[in-house]
Amino acid sequence: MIYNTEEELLEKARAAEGSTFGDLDKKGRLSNSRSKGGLGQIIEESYFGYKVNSNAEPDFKELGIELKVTPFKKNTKGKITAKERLVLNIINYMKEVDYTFDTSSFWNKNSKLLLMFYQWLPGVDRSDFKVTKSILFTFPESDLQIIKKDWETIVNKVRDGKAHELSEGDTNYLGACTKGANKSSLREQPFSEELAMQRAFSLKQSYMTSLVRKFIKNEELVSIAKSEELIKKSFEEILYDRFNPYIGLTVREIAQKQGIEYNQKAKSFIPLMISSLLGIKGTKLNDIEEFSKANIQFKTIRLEPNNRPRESMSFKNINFNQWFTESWEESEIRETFMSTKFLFVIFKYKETGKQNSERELYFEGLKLWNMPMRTIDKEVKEVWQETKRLVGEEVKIEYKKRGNTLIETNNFPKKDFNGVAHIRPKGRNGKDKVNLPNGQIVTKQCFWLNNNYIAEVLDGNK
DNA sequence: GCATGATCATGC
DNA sequence: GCATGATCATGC
Repeated sequence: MIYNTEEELLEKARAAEGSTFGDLDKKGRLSNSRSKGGLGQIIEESYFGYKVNSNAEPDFKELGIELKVTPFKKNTKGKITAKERLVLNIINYMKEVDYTFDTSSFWNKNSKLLLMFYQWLPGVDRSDFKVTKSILFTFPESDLQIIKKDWETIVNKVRDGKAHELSEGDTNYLGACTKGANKSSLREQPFSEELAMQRAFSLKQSYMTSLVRKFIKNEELVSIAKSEELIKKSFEEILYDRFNPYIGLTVREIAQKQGIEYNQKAKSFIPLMISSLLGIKGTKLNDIEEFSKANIQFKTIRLEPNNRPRESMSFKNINFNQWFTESWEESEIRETFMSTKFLFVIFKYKETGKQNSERELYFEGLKLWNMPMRTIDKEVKEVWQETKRLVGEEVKIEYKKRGNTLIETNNFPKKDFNGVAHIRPKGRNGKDKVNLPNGQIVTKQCFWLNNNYIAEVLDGNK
């Protein structure tokens, strides 16, 4: 079947809305458990009737349209999110470096996408998943500007002979995700002897989430940069430009200039300050288009006069059962550091020896950062691995007197373990306990990035 | 001075 | 009620 116009193709795709994959699978691929193929292949072969291929051209090449079948799900709060990143074409490191964005393999194949969204449900047989929505998607101009920069970031890294150091967190919307069963999926690269993991261009999960929310729930985000501005500057430059005039001021002064109430204890102050300086006062940071699509999470850093944070940086509490059952490759912590870009909002105290509440806090600037792949797969993995080992075997828990209270000590990785991260308690009171896979009970624990490591990151060394 | 453990306060 | 960000307190 040849589709002569976009309308014809879209009509066919829309006719699938409401159908289950079982309904659409006329060749019985789903019922044959040995036939692996994804749901996308069933749609390609059985519904649109063309042979599955791995050509460089789009699936419907006369129309320049690439077909993608992609899942969404509901998160624990009941909101819909993309279930995964959208994996596009594999990057041929040897060839891609000779292209410009306009001649790139990414743009050649994926400039127009026919997206068919289906809802993934836990525990439900995949033949019962339903196609919810089919749309013809072209990139909005402002997204395209960011994606162009992303493509250049990826390709420049290959040009620098660093294909083996690529990481999804390097970029904003368009990522280079690993594609291949395991570490044996290695490929050659043009400017280094080192073999690199096979990777594919992909639209990040956070970007896909914005699409499902927009097209299925009609939810819109608030953007901070217009496409005309993005043609001249990168998103990062725009961000720094917005904040630079305030560097060196105290938070009190910034609050006054922006007409917002300064309350040291309010957890909402920093997000309010950020949205205010971005010109969209009061917008939740998760509703800022560029932050949400690129999965940018902010973290506050308070430096001491010696330019080192006194405190390490905490993340969410550890789910030990999850750590114990997951493999490293699929672990949540690895995924988090690979896919999250951090926006460090940096402040500094200029006095020492006083309580924080009595010290003036100065705005020092911003830093966008994502953890390098080598650190994720070495130091973070080491901490994860050692912790996993201990909670499976035995944690050495001791109770000691400190003043009048009994404190609980453990032998989880400490700050001197490898210089990057450590495990440390974080509870609300002495009763905040958690069960370990081995049956022991300990105070709730959290993953921390060492304050010294953060200081090195800020110095640009990591 | 710093590492480590404890716990407060806010906000959902 | 709980998770999280933030900060405090002790003792080596």
